[in-house]
Amino acid sequence: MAGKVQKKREDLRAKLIDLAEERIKVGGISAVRARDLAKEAGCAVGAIYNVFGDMNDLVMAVNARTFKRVGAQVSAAVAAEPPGHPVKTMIAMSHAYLHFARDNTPAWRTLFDLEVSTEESVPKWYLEELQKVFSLIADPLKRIFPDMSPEDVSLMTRGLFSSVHGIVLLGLEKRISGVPIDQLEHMITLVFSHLTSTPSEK
Amino acid sequence: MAGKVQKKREDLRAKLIDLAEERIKVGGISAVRARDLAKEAGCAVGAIYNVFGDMNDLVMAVNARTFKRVGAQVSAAVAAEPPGHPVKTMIAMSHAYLHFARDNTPAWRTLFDLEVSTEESVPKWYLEELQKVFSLIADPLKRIFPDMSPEDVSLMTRGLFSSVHGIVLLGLEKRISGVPIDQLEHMITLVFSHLTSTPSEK
DNA sequence: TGTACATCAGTGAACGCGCGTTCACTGATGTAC
DNA sequence: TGTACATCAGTGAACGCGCGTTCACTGATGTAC
Repeated sequence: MAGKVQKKREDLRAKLIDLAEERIKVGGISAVRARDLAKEAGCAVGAIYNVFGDMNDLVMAVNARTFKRVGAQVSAAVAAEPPGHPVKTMIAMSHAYLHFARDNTPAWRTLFDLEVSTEESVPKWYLEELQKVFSLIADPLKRIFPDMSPEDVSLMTRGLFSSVHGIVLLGLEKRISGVPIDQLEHMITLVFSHLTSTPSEK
Repeated sequence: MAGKVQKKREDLRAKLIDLAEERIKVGGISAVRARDLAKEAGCAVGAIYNVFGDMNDLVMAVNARTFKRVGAQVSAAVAAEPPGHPVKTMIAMSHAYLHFARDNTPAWRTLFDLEVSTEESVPKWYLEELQKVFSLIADPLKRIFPDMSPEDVSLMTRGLFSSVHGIVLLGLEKRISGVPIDQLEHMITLVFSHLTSTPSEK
């Protein structure tokens, strides 16, 4: 039947990802420990290595989920926004990102805790998901700056994403920004609302 | 004389900071190891704990230096810019920050690798130095937006700092931004020249 | 200047902790006939 | 259906590594008289 073994294998895999996700949601990457996970999953430590090459692979699997959740939340924000106000749309997206990060801080941080070491091996799903987010940004951007060259749109897309990321990142660490979290929304709005206006416009 | 002991103590302290700085410049925080450092300084591991409470204190001492270096480089960029073009000044500052991060990546990263755990105990020098950077930004900002309320200037100052930080941070990780480092300058220029233009200006 | 004593920096082996990963072994599942 | 054998998931004690921190001890420096 070639099924029972494979089934169990897949079950274990799914269970491990679930448990790891739960742990990451609460305590971030450092809360994922082979021994604890095995105990919780009711298997031996070694079994993990039958299903994942590496603890890192497991974390990556959770990150894939987290990444999709961010994307979904930001997409939803875009969908909820009436079209025709691209600046408002971008602000709404940024707020959605902020809210996700605020509500899922450890999981969100884990997204960026990955091995930077291995220069290669950026997984396919990662690039795809990132591309989705980028096109979500590029879309309203093109409407705001219809005459901008595609190269500049691409650069600015990434630049704006990074900007929002930076605001959220430092904003969530009191140590640095010193800004109460409820003012971060306003901060983003403030920074972005000046985007509307280009010297050539109006 | 009360001097020989104290002198040695200060010498050791200075030597340890120098050595740790050298290591951090090359390999970041993980390159600072008590044993290695002691060996290099020609003292015992325990001696480090006579001078610093903690390895963390030592890293903080290095960070104080790094922080001052960033501040100096950004200040220099401001000084080199002719007055009267506040947007250009801000772009120049951002570029200076980018260059510092690019040329001092491990040391710059270490600045943000600190214990976030201890909610308190943000050292005085840290806040002071950060304040300097902020006022460096707020200054041209006020000239661009003369009618902005002080609260909003303060928020936007921090927001813009965070934005630049985000662009630099993600920009230096190929994995995420996918932007060649030589285009980062242009990216910053692009983002800033639009973020800071207002309808009232020309 | 000299002697006795006190202090405290300096020493480094040892402690303690946390953890990922391996590997020789076992036992359940699948396959061949 | 039954038996013999093969495969490979599952096991978990043990390995290995890295490291910060401690602590009983020593010896140089400082102080008191």
